[in-house]
Amino acid sequence: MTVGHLMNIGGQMSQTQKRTALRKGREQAQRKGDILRSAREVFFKKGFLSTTMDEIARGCDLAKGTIYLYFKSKEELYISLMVEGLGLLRDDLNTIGVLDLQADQLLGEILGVYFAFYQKNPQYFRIMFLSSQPDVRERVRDELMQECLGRAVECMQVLNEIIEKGTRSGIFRKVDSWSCAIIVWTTINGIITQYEQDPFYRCEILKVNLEEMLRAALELALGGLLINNPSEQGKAKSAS
Amino acid sequence: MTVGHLMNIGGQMSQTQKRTALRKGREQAQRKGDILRSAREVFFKKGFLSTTMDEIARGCDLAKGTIYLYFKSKEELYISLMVEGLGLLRDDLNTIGVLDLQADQLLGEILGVYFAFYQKNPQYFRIMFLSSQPDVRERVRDELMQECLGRAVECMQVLNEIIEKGTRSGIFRKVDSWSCAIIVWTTINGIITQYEQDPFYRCEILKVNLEEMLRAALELALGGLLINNPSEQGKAKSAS
Amino acid sequence: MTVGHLMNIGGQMSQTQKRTALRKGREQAQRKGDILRSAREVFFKKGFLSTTMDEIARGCDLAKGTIYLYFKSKEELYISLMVEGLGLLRDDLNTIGVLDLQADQLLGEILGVYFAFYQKNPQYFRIMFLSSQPDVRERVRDELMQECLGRAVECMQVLNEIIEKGTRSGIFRKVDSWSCAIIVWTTINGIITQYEQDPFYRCEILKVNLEEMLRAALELALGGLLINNPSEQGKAKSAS
Amino acid sequence: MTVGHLMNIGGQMSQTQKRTALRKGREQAQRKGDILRSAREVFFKKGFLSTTMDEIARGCDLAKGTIYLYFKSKEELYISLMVEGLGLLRDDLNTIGVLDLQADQLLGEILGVYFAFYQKNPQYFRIMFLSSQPDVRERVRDELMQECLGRAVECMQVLNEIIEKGTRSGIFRKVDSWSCAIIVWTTINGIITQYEQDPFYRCEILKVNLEEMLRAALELALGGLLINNPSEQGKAKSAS
DNA sequence: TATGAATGAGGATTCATTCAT
DNA sequence: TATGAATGAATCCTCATTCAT
Repeated sequence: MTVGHLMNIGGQMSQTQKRTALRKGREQAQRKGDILRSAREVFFKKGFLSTTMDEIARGCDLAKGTIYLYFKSKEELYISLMVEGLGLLRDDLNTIGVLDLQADQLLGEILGVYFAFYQKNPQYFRIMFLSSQPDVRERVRDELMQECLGRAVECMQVLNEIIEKGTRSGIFRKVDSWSCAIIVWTTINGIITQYEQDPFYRCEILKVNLEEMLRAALELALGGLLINNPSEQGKAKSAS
Repeated sequence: MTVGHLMNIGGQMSQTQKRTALRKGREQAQRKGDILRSAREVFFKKGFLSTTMDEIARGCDLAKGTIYLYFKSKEELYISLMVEGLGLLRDDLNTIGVLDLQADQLLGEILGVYFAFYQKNPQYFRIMFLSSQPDVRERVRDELMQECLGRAVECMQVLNEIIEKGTRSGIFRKVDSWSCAIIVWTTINGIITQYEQDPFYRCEILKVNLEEMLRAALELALGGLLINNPSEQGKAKSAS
Repeated sequence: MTVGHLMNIGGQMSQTQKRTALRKGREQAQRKGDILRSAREVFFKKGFLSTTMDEIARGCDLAKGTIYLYFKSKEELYISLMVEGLGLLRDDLNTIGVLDLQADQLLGEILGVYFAFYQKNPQYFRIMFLSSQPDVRERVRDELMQECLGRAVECMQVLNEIIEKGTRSGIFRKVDSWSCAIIVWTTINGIITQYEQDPFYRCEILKVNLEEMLRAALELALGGLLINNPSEQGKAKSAS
Repeated sequence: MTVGHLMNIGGQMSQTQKRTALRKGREQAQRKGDILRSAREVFFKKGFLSTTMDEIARGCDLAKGTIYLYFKSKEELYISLMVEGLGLLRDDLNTIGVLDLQADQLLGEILGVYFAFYQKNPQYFRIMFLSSQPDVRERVRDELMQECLGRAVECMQVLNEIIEKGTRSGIFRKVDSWSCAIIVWTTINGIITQYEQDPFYRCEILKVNLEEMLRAALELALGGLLINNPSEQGKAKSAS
């Protein structure tokens, strides 16, 4: 053993420590991801009530107790999935902002992205219902609920910017863009939620399909937003 | 024993039976009503998960077992409240049909009724979320789910008729009235649902209030439905 | 590498080792003390069942695993507090032995010390209850239980010496001093234990206060021990 | 079928109902007794911590849930055993009151009964330790703790009456009988508790046996209570 | 029909202890 | 030696549902 060797060791240690710390961080994150994935699978399949922590634990090859190191309760795990879903949606919506299109076309694109997201992840919408149950609410820290809200706001922000853009460019009437964004967001969400709610609605009676319904809602909204002009008749036709 | 004896008995019984049957029917209905009332109180206050059959039983002074004579499961009891709510809403909506107004004004009235109903019974909207949970679904007979759907259809029927009337009277464009009714129903419902969902949404960020939001959505919808005419500009102003 | 090198190293190490060993010893003792202090705080506040190793670890800024390097189990940690308490009591009692007083006065002093100790550390008495639970006992090494007993014996030894002194000096009757010490010890201990046991006893019903009760018990005991008057013969008979 | 028959039936029903009610009462009581018996067996053998509700349930051939119909928690079940023990002791003590003996002799008898009780049921004394743990306390209704206290007071009442009798008959000095009863009760209890506490104490070091110890304590107490000779004045001064 | 005692599977959560680093 | 993440058995308790009366 030489001093150099020792120093090397010292050097290596520092490197090792750094690596260790990094790995720990990565492992933590991955562990959390593993749990979320497993939770997603089970909650999506079984719903909240019938899902057991045992099953989630089995699904990610961890001990049940380990889950509680990462999530305070079954409810928090559930709400975390909601946060996850809103994050994914936000990311998808953000891909629109950069496109070089007119505001009204951007809204159309938004709808496309939204609808595509729904088709990829219909279950995320089902998840959102439970958060309003008072008994669930009680068992989730405010902090987490706030995060949830923050994600939703980020989504609405995308809409907000498009409406502002339309207003600036003169194709939208001067409206309170933020109120308008909320209305659009709520409406889209509400329609999907309602639609998703019930297979009966969806399959047997409501022969209108979801995409059409959303498009129609958008047309109506655009009808309200757009500054009417000679092209009005053309639009009217497509809005049937 | 003779046939006459039997018939005599039969005759006597028939009166008694009739009375008994009537009383039974009345008692049954009332019993069922008592249970529903108690369930309503508890479910509204505690949510689905935290409500216990014991508490419901206590609330209607019946034995727990008795409830199961009238409702197959906790879930059926819960969904029955949804049926109840839709029935009440339908009744309220039906008070509109008879008014002698233009179709567009009728839609405005509908919204008023709807909103008033929501304000009286906000909890009914919260109830509806859970029905989409697969584990709840599994424990409710199709028959009951159908009843639920039927009530919703009856509500939409009111909208349908108004739209048809508007189309007939020439103030609405020729649209598929049924599709349109569904869109309006879904949108209104969706918005309220979404709004009701979350105190956060309601109180802190979404400074738009619900009634405004619904009115705006209706304006947009009317914008799409109404046959444009010189009065368009006037309408545009009010739709801001 | 040469032997000299090794020896050199050995020599250097020996100094270092000595220092290290000393420091280690000191650190070890302090570590153990830290843990005990934290355990004391938590156990005293929460009781045995509700105390968690996590909380103790947090209280002494050590990792949970580290505690297990110093104490084999939660139970040993608990019993160690009992040992600690008996050690403190023994030390207090030992301050009496040196006083130049009559045996009967010494016993009075003992009582004062004892009572003062109880008032300073009432919680130590509460701790002692659990040691009799078979499930606790099973999880503590005999060695530690013996240490516990040893401390108690040291306490009784103080009593024993006083009684022997009294016998030698002729003011106490000739009794088996050791038996007598045990009786006194057990009685005092028992009374305090019983008193400490239950807030109900203490506050509402038993209006006799503890010190009075102990004094009375001592008077009784002294009545039995003292040779004080002509009536001695009569009493001696009955006091077997 | 005759009217008489029907009336008979009516009569029988009332009888049946009476019988049913009685049987229900008896069954309830027995059920509760069954549970207590099983709990006694398990708690006595294993201690509080290692006892599981499952094991208790198995021991009385009832479902776990059933136990909770009769006892609110594991802790209440445990404390109920304490109540039971005090009740048994009280009953034993009450057999003394009727004897036609002098007060001092009665106290001797009391001790005999007490000691016999301890020998029959040493485990009841071990049970009493846990009640002072704050975490146990928290989980027991005040009502039950009061019942516990009430039983203890009933026991002390026996002592109280004996002392009063002794005072009345002139063989005891005029003391506050209730205070005195409490001291005697606490002392006896304390000694046994202390003795029972620890097999080590009992077996290896403390060669004094329990009965001797109790007798000695009683002698001392009697020494303090009895007015027995001319030297009384002298003693009275020191025993104040 | 009404009861409500009994059920017992099932659940979430805890926490003393271990062990790889 | 110190760590603290992971463990997973163990625990108490709940509560929808049943069924004998």
